[in-house]
Amino acid sequence: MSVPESKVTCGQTLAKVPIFSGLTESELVFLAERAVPRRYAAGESVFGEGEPCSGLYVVESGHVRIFKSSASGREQVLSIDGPGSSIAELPVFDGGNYPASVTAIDDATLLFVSKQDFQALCLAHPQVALKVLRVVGARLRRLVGIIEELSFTTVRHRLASFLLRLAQKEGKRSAAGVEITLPASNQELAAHIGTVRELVSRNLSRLQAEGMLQIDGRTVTISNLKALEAEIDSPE
Amino acid sequence: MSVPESKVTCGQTLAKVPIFSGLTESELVFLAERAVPRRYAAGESVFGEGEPCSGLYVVESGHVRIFKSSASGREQVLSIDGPGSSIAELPVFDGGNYPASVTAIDDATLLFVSKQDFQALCLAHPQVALKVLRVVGARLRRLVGIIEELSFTTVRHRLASFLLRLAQKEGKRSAAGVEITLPASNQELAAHIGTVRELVSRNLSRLQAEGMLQIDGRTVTISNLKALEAEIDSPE
DNA sequence: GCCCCTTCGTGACAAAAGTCATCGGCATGG
DNA sequence: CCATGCCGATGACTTTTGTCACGAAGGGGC
Repeated sequence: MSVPESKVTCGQTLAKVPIFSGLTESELVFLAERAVPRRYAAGESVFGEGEPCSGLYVVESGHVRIFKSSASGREQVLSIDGPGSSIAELPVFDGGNYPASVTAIDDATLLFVSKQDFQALCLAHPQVALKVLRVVGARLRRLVGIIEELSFTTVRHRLASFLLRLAQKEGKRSAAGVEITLPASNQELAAHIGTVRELVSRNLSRLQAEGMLQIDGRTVTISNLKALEAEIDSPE
Repeated sequence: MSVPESKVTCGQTLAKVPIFSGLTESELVFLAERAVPRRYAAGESVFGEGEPCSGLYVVESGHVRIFKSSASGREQVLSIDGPGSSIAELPVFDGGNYPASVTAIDDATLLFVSKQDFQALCLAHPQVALKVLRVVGARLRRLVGIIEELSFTTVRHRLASFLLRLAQKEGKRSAAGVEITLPASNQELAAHIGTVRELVSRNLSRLQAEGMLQIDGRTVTISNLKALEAEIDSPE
């Protein structure tokens, strides 16, 4: 009996997912046989906030955006996740609905694992449950961080720290400073730091006027890193 | 060999903790022998944000307050937990430091379980890990709820929804409406809804002026429940 | 090239949030 | 009984945030 090719691909992907690392070959196959690959076009919804939770997803390729949206149309991004990340690990266990919405940012392939299969796996392999707890821990820290920023800081602060996080992660050193690429639109950036398009635009301009940045389309060069850093840890 | 009395008490407490429900008698004893009771006076710190995490706590009696504090002295309460709640379940697994601070609100007794003991327990009893995931799920939902409120709503909204939550939980019907008791001080209330003392005071007065409430010291009677409810789900 | 659509930047406002200072009540403790 | 200190209320003011409206820039698609 031969294993379909798509299942083999699943297996290879699964082995790279943090929460499944440590499983044996045969266990991965077991899981791969039960994981359903689903393809999403850029912008397509994976699930919406409030829908009943049927299982968890693992990102195989592409990126997803986890966010809340308000009645008035504003959005707050909670997390962006790429290959290897699992999403909705938690609602699987507490039986509630999905607490936030998820869409694909670019074309993406996700593996779907049903609640039942996953719970069975956790019971059979306690290490998996511990791994899940670990990634959930990271998620919780991020959420607490967002709360902290929203509760204590201004849009200006949040923008500065967003830029610095970007610089940390994917910044390239150039002659004039550290070069980073902004999210697709200011609207999107606003959803990350919990505000609206206009304030992002204004605050970016202001930081540039103050000589910390140099903006060129979606590319920003941080020319005065020190000043920008001073911005985030000084209350004034 | 006799079991010390304090250990027996621990065992009785532990049986009532959600994450430990389902353990057998002997397993509870095993855990009780390793749990260390610690007493805290009202206001005393249990641990501070950023401290390395050595284990988790279970609330035996009293209440604790989980919160973040800012450089400028403001605080944001993340959760209030009472008997039966476990706290800091998560940092135990991801190896990081405590993400927030915890103090006792009133005189309290907590049971401390070391990281090692707890991890061993989870490995030996996968159901425990699943239970942990469940309570953590609830915690995550609460955090996402806080983010949603901070990001999308005004102080007025947050105050209204705080009052309604209080009414839901501990409200007593009286002639004039639903009667609730506010937190000890406006400062404390402010920390719950992410603002400052003055705004709480002003907004409470305003709600009273508009006829929704009747304030008498720390007691509030919600005289127009409908209106207050309308406040929270209308964007205006 | 030309239209259509989106996004950006901005000015002008309006509303909300936060700061500062003051006053008055109330409890505590000498 | 008075002094002291904490807390609540409130007025005056500043800063921040958010809204609305508009014009300019750019990128497809036809």
